[in-house]
Amino acid sequence: MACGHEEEHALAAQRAARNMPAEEDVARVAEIFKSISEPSRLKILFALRHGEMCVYHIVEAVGGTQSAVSHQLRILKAAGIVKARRDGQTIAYSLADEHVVAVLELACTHLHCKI
Amino acid sequence: MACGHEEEHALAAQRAARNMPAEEDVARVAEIFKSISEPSRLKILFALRHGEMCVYHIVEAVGGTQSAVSHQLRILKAAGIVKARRDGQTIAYSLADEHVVAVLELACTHLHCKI
DNA sequence: TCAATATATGAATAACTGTTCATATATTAA
DNA sequence: TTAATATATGAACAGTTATTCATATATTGA
Repeated sequence: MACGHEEEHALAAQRAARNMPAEEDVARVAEIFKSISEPSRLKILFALRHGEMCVYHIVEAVGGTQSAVSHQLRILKAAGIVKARRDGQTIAYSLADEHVVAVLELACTHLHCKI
Repeated sequence: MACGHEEEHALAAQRAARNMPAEEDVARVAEIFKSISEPSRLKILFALRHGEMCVYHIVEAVGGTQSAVSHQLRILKAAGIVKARRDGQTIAYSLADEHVVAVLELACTHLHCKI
């Protein structure tokens, strides 16, 4: 049970338990990351870095079927990662805010890969 | 097919397609986010913000069984999110680098929630 | 109103994933 | 070496999810 570092580790564990976010907040953060953790959805985000696009053009940029892309866009929109704007017959999608790009770039920095 | 914004959107789509990262790189980034997109694993990360801890204390801080926590630690370690260091009979886990906390905080900024 | 275009969506299936249970490995103390 | 403690792991099951297919909704132009 004890690990020999009672003094340091036990204190950290107590602080951690005391400061653990509520289940609900953890779930919200998890949803954010889950929404950007699928290759098909990540590609959509990489594409939207280059500007607002309608679904047809997103499909052109990332590949796959219109239906699959539409399903993924719904998930990204529900998570607040992208926003949609009707523009006549089409719907233009774009990244919700600058944090999205920042998170992507931070992950790539972590990986030591340039995207 | 055309969406009325051929000029702007088509250009963005072309740039997006041309600059789309390789499948392999997309998969690596996806793995990073997937590893931190599960509530049980997120709790471990929130806990480790307070310092290095052995498995027993992580279990104490986040709840659940030792087996489940161990499985999750393996996933986090494989993704390069946490690192492990044997210390006698126990194994001390800690966050891999400062980027981990930065990504978490950025996500929370996005959510307008303080953790 | 009708036809055409753009996007969304429900259902079904296949693949994936988290947890549990039982057990294995590794380290330390006796 | 043996017992005790700490951690890891394989298998199985349950729950989740991405994609496909077919179809529905919404907008525009004639």
